[in-house]
Amino acid sequence: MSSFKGRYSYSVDNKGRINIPAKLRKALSPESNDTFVITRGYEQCLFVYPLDEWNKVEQSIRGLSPSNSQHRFFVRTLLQWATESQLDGQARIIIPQDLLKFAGIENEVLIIGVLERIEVWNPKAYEEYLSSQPTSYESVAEAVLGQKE
Amino acid sequence: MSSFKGRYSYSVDNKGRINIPAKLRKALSPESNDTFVITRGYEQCLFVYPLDEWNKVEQSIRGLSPSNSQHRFFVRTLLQWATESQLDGQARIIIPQDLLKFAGIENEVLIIGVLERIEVWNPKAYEEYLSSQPTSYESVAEAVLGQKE
DNA sequence: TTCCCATGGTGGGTAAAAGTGGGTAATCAG
DNA sequence: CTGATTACCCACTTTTACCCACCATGGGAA
Repeated sequence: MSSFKGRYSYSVDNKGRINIPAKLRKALSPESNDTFVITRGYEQCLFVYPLDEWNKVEQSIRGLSPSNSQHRFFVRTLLQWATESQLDGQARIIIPQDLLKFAGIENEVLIIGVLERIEVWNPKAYEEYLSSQPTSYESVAEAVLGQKE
Repeated sequence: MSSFKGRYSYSVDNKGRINIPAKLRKALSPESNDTFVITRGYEQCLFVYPLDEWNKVEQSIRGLSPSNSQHRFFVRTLLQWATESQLDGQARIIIPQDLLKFAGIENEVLIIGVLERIEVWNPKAYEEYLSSQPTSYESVAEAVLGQKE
């Protein structure tokens, strides 16, 4: 089970390549074979799953009903964006242009480890996302780390 | 279960390294393998969890639903600050620059053992925190531990 | 008491790893 | 066949991890 964590600021070169931070690479299962599935995430970000975690996602999609129109819509949206990509010799993956465009990414990205997946954001969009949230860090932490006095 | 205690005054070198006090190291479980997870704490301090204690925190995060937007915010907020760090040969951990900046730490730190976690403070910020508390130690103790006779 | 040694804390140098950019040869489509 | 795209490789710079050396302190033995 993956356990990505941390926040990293990286650059995107003009070929659409981004580096996967070394600390996140260390959290990869060997069975993923340096392969990732990149797709559209929630909010304005991209989800990057190592192959083994993607397989779990696929598994849960298979459980959805093809006769339910909402389910069909969800599955189509998720899958039409999904791309496989393997690390190159310098530990980078290539993000297709249309996904970069979707996330509004240009030269700089924010990479966030979120347990089973990696998220890729336009740094500015992420700041806006954070500041648009009504709850504070402290109240979030209380719920998970335990009550504060 | 860890049981850190005590208050220690240590220095931070210009590489962002701080020593973990020997007395606290003796309270570590061997399964943590000298590895810690450092993250943002309450007030203006940092939390340092040994790996086994962090895993308990992570467990409660995994229970949250990824399709709930509030939960997604929780998980991102908590994990973006989290960094893993292992003791070097001199029993120090490295604190990333952005966490040092968050806690306002420069050359000196106050390290406090708080049972399952270790807290790292700017000494001045800690003094201010103490003096900003409106109630006295005794009256808090009454409320927390029960009435004095 | 005094010396010595073990342990703990601090600082810094260096080799290796990580991050970044670009070139070129293979591949594919028109 | 030709031009564009992709994949792979190479080179440079920066950062990190690891190692070594030194100083302070405290406890024990002579």
